[in-house]
Amino acid sequence: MYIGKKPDKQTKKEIMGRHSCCLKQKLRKGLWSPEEDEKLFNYITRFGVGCWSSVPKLAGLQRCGKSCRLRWINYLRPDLKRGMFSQQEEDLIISLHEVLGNRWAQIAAQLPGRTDNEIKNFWNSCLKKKLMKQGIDPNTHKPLSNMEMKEEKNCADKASIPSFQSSGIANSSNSAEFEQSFILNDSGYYVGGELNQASREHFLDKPIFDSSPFFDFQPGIDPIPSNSNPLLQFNQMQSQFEPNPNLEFSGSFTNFEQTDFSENSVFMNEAKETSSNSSNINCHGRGFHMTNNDSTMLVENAGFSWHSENKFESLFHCQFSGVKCEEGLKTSPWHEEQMQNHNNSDDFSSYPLTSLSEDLSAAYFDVIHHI
DNA sequence: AACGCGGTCAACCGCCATGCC
DNA sequence: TGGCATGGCGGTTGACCGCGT
Repeated sequence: MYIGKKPDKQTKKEIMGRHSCCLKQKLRKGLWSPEEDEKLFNYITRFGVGCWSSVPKLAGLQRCGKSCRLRWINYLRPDLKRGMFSQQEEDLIISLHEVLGNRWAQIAAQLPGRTDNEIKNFWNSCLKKKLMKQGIDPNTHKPLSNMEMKEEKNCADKASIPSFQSSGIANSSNSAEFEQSFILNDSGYYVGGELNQASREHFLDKPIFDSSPFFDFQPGIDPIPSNSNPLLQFNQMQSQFEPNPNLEFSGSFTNFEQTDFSENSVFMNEAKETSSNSSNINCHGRGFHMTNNDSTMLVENAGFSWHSENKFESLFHCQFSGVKCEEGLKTSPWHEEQMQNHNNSDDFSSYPLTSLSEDLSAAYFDVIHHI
């Protein structure tokens, strides 16, 4: 049932806060009637979205353009998904909120068919309480009982955190000072952790990664269109590439620490977690740790970068400073060549970008042979 | 049946960024 | 360069609804 707000409840504040377009004439407020919806829907489907300020007049509505825009985006848009949030969506929202905070529009961009308003409401009315019940602070995503300690620690840490922007890559010697980690569950979603401010800003400024060009050529792969995070996508993609049957890329990254989302790059350093079950990729030391039943190797100082054009293949451009196995450093001919070409092994920027699907996969073969 | 209360969610408010003149 | 119009977004409000008493 559509009932408008009581007109006598308009306050001075309300009138002052209105856009100029709304002050020019007496405009309707409150809930939309089915007739209004029909008018707006017919107009937009016929003429498309253009200048919202002219929509009310052209569509024959006594509403301001803003109101029309909102009604279209939040309710009338044909691609909207209706109904309850799935468990997967719920997990994704929590994970994204952990990274993005209250940036509902950005979160909504990862959930096709969901609006920022819808997600915001869902968060405020449901997820927040759910997390609280689990003893997790919905703002920090950290255990409530440790909050005071964490806050104190954070204050101390802030003073000693170097700038990722200026250094280009995180300084692993300061790893203990960064209270940040990424935890990805088996679905590839973040389930915990926090970025520092510099990384967060870098990450948030990155354009949305469009996975569709890749999936167009990968029949049978679930595109998971909501997942636009490069790290998550790499986590998913690794399972698609199996350059060597002895080393399956089927594990998940876990518990990243000091993960740097610098300019078009993801560097993984100082990861804590190592769980060497069969066929796994984990973070370990400075880089990531790949294991299978027979062998273990550590790719040191691994970094992943992608181009601003958001092309999928560029996601797999990797940088290496060396490859280690449990017995010590072992390098493939390819790596030896790269390391000879680049004397300073700590200088990531000097290492060549290589496509995983081509040269890099060959490098993996070489590494595996050495192990 | 009436009332109170809490949850949900559509819609609005207010601010900011951007583009145009 | 400054002012204005507009779009976009996060925060907030308030109507509605269901449930318990």
